[in-house]
Amino acid sequence: MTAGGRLPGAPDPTERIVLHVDMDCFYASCERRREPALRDEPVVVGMGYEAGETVGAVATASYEARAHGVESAQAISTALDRLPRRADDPDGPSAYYRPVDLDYYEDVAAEVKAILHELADTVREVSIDEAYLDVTDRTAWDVAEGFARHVKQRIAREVGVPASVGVAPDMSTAKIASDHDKPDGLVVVPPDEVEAFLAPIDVADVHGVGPVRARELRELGIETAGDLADADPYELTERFGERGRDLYDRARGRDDRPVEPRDDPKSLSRESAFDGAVDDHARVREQALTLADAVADRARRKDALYRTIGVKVVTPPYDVHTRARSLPGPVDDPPLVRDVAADLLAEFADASVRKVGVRVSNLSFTAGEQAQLGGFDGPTTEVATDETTTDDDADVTDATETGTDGQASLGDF
DNA sequence: TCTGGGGTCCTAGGACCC
DNA sequence: TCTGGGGTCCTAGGACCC
Repeated sequence: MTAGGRLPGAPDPTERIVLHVDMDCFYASCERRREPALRDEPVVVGMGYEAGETVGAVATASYEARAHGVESAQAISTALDRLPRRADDPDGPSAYYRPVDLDYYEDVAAEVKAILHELADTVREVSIDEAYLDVTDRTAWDVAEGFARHVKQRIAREVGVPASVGVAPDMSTAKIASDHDKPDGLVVVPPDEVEAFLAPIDVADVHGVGPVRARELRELGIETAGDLADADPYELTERFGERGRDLYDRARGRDDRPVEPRDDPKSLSRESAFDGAVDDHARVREQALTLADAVADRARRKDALYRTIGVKVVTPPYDVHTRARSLPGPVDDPPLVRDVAADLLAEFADASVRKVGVRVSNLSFTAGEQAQLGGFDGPTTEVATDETTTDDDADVTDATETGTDGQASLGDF
């Protein structure tokens, strides 16, 4: 890792060229792709929203809609107050409302990702609409802007959706760069400009700084990434733990995380909110069982075994409670997910519940013996797992006593 | 913001082991 | 029979991200 033998002026061999690609208001762009009449019009995509209704929340708003105060996570009813449906108010400012169609967006995203994988050896897909590319071997700093423009143009031409791109020597700075000139942005920050680029950035825009840390940092008089870079790293570590050190490093453009493909998921979950708080435990339980089935089904489709089953309960005003139970070994056992979820939920029988969730974690993807136990034949497995589930209730309680080697013997189940 | 859904990582305390 | 240090696993909560 030493740069000792390097000639003056020669590029640092450890200096990477990292590109961050961030699709602009992706869901709305997808809707425009298949419905070109929406181009240049305010578009609001709502989740939990059905055409003509007022329930649900804003998943994505186009920039035209944002200009009227419509924001992500906003209630649809609030969005409608600020920007009525086009059909309801053809004269004043108005927007087109569409329900989320994730299957379609995933198809579009796959087209984008295919291009990215052509353009880089290493791609980290962060989410449906965002990815990091390590393009050190594909370009050079003096032509990086042209390379980034090429990425944008290929996506626009071949897929028909806009993207913002940031280029920098590290992931954190690349991310801030892609955000810096949205939408349709292109910002290149070469190594010798990182410090000057980051200095005026609002501290809240540093990756890893949310509302809580932003407030705490401001209390310390740290308003910008530059302030953060000038702060005492030991004080930051004391105050924020290991994350404090990370933030300090990122503010200085010293983010050494390599661009790597993502690992297998660590957990799978489903949750849903009630329309208001619910006191009827039977109803909460029913909802949890539905979610348990959905989670178990998802795990099976992904060939994932789980060793921990948990629930999440949100009570007013917004208190989040989680309970989890680990099993002696990894399983694929939908009825067990139901049983454990219901059991863990019993503790909240008297609670008022706004939201309930079910989660499986401690996943393994070995595609091994256990998967086949439950993966083959619907009816057969139902019977097989059902009968084991009954005496599992006892087993599960002393689960922690028995298995530590992780190899669940089939006999245990 | 009276808060949607699906994730990740870190921390802290307790149980347990040697 | 009150007393050390090191390590792992588990659970619960919190902050954050998209």
